[in-house]
Amino acid sequence: MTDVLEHTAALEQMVREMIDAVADRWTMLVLEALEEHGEVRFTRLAELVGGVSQKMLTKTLRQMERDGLVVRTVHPVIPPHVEYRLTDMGLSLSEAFCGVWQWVEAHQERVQVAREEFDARPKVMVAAK
Amino acid sequence: MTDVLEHTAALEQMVREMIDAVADRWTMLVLEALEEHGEVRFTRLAELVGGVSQKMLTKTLRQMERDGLVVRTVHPVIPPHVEYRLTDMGLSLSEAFCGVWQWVEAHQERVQVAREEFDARPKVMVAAK
DNA sequence: CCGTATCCCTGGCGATACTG
DNA sequence: CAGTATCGCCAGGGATACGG
Repeated sequence: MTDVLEHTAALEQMVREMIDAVADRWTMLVLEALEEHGEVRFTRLAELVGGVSQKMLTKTLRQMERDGLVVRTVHPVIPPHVEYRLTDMGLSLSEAFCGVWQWVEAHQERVQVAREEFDARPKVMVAAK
Repeated sequence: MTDVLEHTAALEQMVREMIDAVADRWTMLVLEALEEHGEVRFTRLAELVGGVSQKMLTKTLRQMERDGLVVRTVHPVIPPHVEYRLTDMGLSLSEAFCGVWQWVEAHQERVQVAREEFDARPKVMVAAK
């Protein structure tokens, strides 16, 4: 019973970690780019993602590699040639995110409307009457 | 044609915004908590989410309200009584995230293994013969 | 109880320069 | 080309105190 509690606590902990790792902005975009383009080189990936600094792209890719989401293949030539691709696990995560991407596409207009309505709302001003 | 290009650019822009808003750590956890518990008061929500500061919870809820994901109901009594619940749109987003949650649960162990293997990997040390 | 306002500080991130 | 290393900023977010 304590085991069960500890297990769920550990799971909860792990879930938090995974959320932080995986719901990261750059991670999602890299996942998307790699799913769409297959095996891609570093610089090309930076173009595909767009607006990412070298530093953040490197950091993101290292983390994803560590988590088993991408494989990094180094061809020891000059100039260096490094390719990234999704693992099966990375691919499955990208598919899991598919629903979120679809949601965003399907609802972006409604969200925009909701924002405008919210911003146009009177600032409470309860004093009335 | 220019229209199409501009539209996709605007969409791309919106998608980035939505990703930033929606893939946020606290947003995901609030979404989860509200889906599971229905209509919930502020303090109770803080407990359910766990580890969130008042400031961040307020900020997250305001953003979600602005985006049309939650409705905020104020009962003007003393002491104040404020309840939050998902809108239909919020509920549909939470369902879209369902796949991600399932992925995390299903793969957390494999990720942990991947991390251990990665961390145990020799730090290149290419010099070896 | 449910916030808003203020202080404060860490660390995320970009920019730049350098290496294999 | 694909990184690592270093510097420096400033915004995110915690802690605290106060208000309706």
